[in-house]
Amino acid sequence: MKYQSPKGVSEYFPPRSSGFEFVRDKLLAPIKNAGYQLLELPVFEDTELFTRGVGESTDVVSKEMYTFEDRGGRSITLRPEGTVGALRSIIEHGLDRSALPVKVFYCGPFFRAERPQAGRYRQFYSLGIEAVGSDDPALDAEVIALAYEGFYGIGLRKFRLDITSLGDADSRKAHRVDLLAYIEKLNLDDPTRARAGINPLRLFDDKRPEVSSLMAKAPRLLDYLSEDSSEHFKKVQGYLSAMGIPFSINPLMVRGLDYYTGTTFEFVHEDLGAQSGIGGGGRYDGLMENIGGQNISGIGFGLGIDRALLAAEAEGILESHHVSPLLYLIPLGEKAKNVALKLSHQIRNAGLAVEVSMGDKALKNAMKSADKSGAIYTCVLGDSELESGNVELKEMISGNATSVTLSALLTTLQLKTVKK
RNA sequence: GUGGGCGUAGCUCAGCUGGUAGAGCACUCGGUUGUGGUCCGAGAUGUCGCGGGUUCGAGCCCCGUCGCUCACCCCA
Repeated sequence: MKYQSPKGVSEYFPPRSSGFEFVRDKLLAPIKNAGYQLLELPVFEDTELFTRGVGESTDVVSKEMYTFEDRGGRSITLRPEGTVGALRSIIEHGLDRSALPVKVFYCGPFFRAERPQAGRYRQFYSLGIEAVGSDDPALDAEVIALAYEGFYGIGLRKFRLDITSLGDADSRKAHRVDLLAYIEKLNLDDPTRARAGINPLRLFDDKRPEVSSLMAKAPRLLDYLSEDSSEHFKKVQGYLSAMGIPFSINPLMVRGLDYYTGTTFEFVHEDLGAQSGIGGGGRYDGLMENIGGQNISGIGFGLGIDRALLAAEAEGILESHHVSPLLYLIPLGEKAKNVALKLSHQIRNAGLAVEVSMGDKALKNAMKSADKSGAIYTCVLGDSELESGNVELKEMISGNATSVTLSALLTTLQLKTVKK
């Protein structure tokens, strides 16, 4: 094989691509129903936007970005995440100058130069929302609910929701001092110590039992929340409970992006491998201002479409979502082909799905293709039909055929679809 | 970046202690005139990942290389 896809990219081809569409559309549905509007964004931005917005100290920025120089000598980076690009667009086009909160969603490919793994790709697909300009805890709860509704709408059941609060700047400052003092006394290897130096919270996320047991008694950020932060977090929990959304508070949860403050959350699926997070997000108090906007808070999430698809497959809830044609037309001969094409054109214009047999197959083989297409009805068009003006409309499941005049075919099909 | 596993037909894989390639599924066509799903038959498809070595002979052994994959790390 001469060419193959670049290492670690996810690509979707039939028949699985229909599952991808299904998952994406299901995730999107509640978001649209909640008044979020599309933000169609570039997949690359000035590198500085990410280094500044996401944070130099994060793994994402320090070693996972696809960065290159364009022909004008500008440093460009393929977006590793969606929030800062979305906020840049909101600021640049003044969307935050009208009624707040601004509520937008976006969807598409993201890029991280990581070692690929099950559920982790160098090009992956995410769907995100951002709600900017309100610090109402009800908004936190609504945003979380939208993700939950999306996953639930796909049919996923074996997932859980973890939430925590990172508090405000003062909360984190006080905690950091105590946490560093605690870590100082631990017997850790050098790389781990180095990670602690970059962000001590990371150690809470270490999967090695020897580390996690040491961290079990470490001071927890949740215990350091200011009164405001604590109050806010309690309200979020109350709203979630009111909606009947199950969640657990996970004080050990850590997110890899620097901009998160206050409420953060993560959806974890139990049937996936090491990469089990199917979505996550949180509030960001200083991010808008940090990248040149107003000093207003926002909250958002990113949902992994690739992973949601894997999860749906793992739960066995994904039937084929290929759109089968209503009618499969089989022309026999050149004259019939003209008529079939014309008919199919009219039928599609009427908004119905129709396929035409191609390649002058023997009728038997054309019927096999019709069967494979999953068509509900099949119709053979040969010389005798053209002459008489009558066709047999064959219902594939029962095998029964009814005679219809050629001119009434479209209206007959329309009637049949209305009945269902 | 660090480890483990694996590379044989489109897919899933078999291939005995080395004797120069197979199955199932899928696909195309056919089983007498223009009707699918079952059945039967026929056909096409591989530089056995690539390069080197050992050997009379390598899919099988050795070395290298590339790729895929899983995990660490990190996250969607």
